[in-house]
Amino acid sequence: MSRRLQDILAKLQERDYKLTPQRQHVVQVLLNHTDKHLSAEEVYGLVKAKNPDIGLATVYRTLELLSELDVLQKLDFGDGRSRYEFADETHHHHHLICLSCGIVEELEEDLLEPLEHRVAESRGFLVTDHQVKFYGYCRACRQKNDA
Amino acid sequence: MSRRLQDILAKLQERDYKLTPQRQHVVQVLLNHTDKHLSAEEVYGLVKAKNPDIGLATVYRTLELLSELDVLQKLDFGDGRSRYEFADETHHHHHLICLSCGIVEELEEDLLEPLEHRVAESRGFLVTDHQVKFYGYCRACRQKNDA
DNA sequence: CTTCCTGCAAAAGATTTGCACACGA
DNA sequence: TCGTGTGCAAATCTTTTGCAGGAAG
Repeated sequence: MSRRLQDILAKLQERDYKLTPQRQHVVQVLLNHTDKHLSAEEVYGLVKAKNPDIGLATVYRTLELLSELDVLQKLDFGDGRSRYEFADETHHHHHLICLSCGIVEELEEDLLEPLEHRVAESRGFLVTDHQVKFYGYCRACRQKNDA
Repeated sequence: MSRRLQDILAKLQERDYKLTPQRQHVVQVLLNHTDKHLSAEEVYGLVKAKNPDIGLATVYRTLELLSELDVLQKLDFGDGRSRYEFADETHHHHHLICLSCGIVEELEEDLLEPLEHRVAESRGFLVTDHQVKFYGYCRACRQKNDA
């Protein structure tokens, strides 16, 4: 069992949630696809491939639980379903969403901190998190159309 | 009929869309609530109060059409339904979403341009739009809890 | 007239919930 | 054991769609 998986399961135990096989399978699938932004249905399909007895509702309940525990972050890319990625409290990243092919790239940047402080001062609004999405056209689509 | 309404209806005509009363009523309701971020259901309720014969599907179709024409921008605040505001090509603003009471405040800022250029250069990704959401706690909620 | 629009009702798709049973701690 | 967790199916909620009738240009 991987280090990361153990960490997450420990986080569940801390709060008196049980370490059921279903929860482990969901986490494992997410760990195997950290490069993607899986939807509930996709997680369900991947878990089911190896463990056919899991129910879709359980997947939803697990993803919801992990989001509440800040293990996952629930994302919305405007395609009508929620997607999930591991939350990383120390390092925010943002998303580049291609309007042509729909691919979602990640962008490592964190220059919003000064802005967050300014917002706190001028508005009294305490920022605890932010989400940034850039829409546009990815390199591949641009080359295809320029050609 | 207000200037703004005329402009929008003209934009429809330009592209050979008909100026039906239903479309006018939807736009009028949005103009009367520029301070809010109305959902389709809310627009429907407001239009129906004065013009009971409109259908919900028509409201959805009109909001969709206006979004395609860049008259409106479709927003997602994570509450499970889409919300709409007038699009302003020249001046982006972002949203402060309170995790406690759910209120959405607006923030006038546009310091993402330099970042957009950097993304274009380093990734070949042409940014045409962006959306920024800050999550946290608004002044009112903070005072309520500090007290 | 003729094509675009509309209202209604049904369909579709994602997520949630009720409930009886199963199983971790 | 015993309360939490699960699977299944039904319910819910938002949004979309098919279709027959209606109206704008």
